[in-house]
Amino acid sequence: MLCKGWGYRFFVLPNGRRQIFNFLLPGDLFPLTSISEERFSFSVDALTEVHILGFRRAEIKRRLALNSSLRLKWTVGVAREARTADELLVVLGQRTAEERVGYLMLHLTRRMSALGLADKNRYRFPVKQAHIADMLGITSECVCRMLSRFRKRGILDLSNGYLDVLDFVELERIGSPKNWT
Amino acid sequence: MLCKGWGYRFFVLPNGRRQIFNFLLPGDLFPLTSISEERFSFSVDALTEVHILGFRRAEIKRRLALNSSLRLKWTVGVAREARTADELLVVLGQRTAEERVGYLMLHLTRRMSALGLADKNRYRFPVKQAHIADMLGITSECVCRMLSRFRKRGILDLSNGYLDVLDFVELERIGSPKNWT
DNA sequence: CGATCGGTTGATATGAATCAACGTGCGTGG
DNA sequence: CCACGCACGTTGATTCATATCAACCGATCG
Repeated sequence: MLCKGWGYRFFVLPNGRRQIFNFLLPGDLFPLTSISEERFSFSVDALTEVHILGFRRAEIKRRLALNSSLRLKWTVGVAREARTADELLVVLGQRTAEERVGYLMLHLTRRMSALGLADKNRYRFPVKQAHIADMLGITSECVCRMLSRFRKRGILDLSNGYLDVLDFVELERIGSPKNWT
Repeated sequence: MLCKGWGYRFFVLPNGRRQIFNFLLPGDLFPLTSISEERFSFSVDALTEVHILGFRRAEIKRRLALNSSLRLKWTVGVAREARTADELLVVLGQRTAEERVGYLMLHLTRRMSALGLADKNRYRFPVKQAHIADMLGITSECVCRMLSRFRKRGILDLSNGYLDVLDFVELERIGSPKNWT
């Protein structure tokens, strides 16, 4: 479990390309679903200094077996994770570069706000353009162009390791197809 | 639970575009993860005549709480589903149209074989090119071109509602980046 | 002080989308 | 029983979004 800092979960293809599945924020138990697997089929890396808490698979399983309210939480978490994955699939399958970047920024901003880690929609943003690109299936140059487009339009500003969302409503318009989920 | 026939799980965006998340084959309990949700965030449709078995959420939950071996099966299923979703994310994020189509054909062929529903890599294939396109994030015209490319190369033949994999090894080369999973 | 990393920008290339037309089989209604 | 419409697949021409390639900048660091 990630207690402090940022991380990401990803997979590297033999050809060197990398797909990032999600970013890990404080409180994330990385892949909830993997407690039943001996070996992970993905890698995890840190973007900042992190604090983590390790649990033994057996221990988690034991507690889940005994504690039904914990089990409920776990189930809910698994469902949320599945929904997020579906959302990313929609983004990768159906949306343009601009919308992809908008989606990710919106998604992260919402999560950070929910965690109380954002100060008026401004927060520490240790993610590099290359990471954004590798999550969204576009190149880092393209990410750069989209970000400067957003900056020019006064929607958000990403610089010096901080993201500042200036026009949240507009970001929602771009990044969250009205009737999702 | 789908007992007989083919189905698919998908989401339709406000603009009419559709993202298909996966195809449902006999034995599939559609989204395992959704037992904890009141409302589904996706739709399901049939591709053929189907037989389905309905379960009440409460009933499933009750059984899962009591029966630990059932719970194990469920957990394993959830993990498998998550891995499949990750795989599709990699495909959508990092691969070309040809590889996408190759991946899907390979994936379905493996599943059908495992279910004993394929006869020497030939099986009923009720999926239209439009469905393939909507799952892989490409257009149906593009799917058509890729399929005829495969046909010309003697890798597979999809016609009259049947898929015939003629060169499984080559299909694996195209559709399964050597060191996945 | 040079090297490296991340970001930026411009020119060009390209894979896939789009648009358009046509074919074929099939079901349905006249 | 034929004719029409419709769903699906196919193919070609053109366009367009994004990749690729290349150069450069500023900050940081050893």
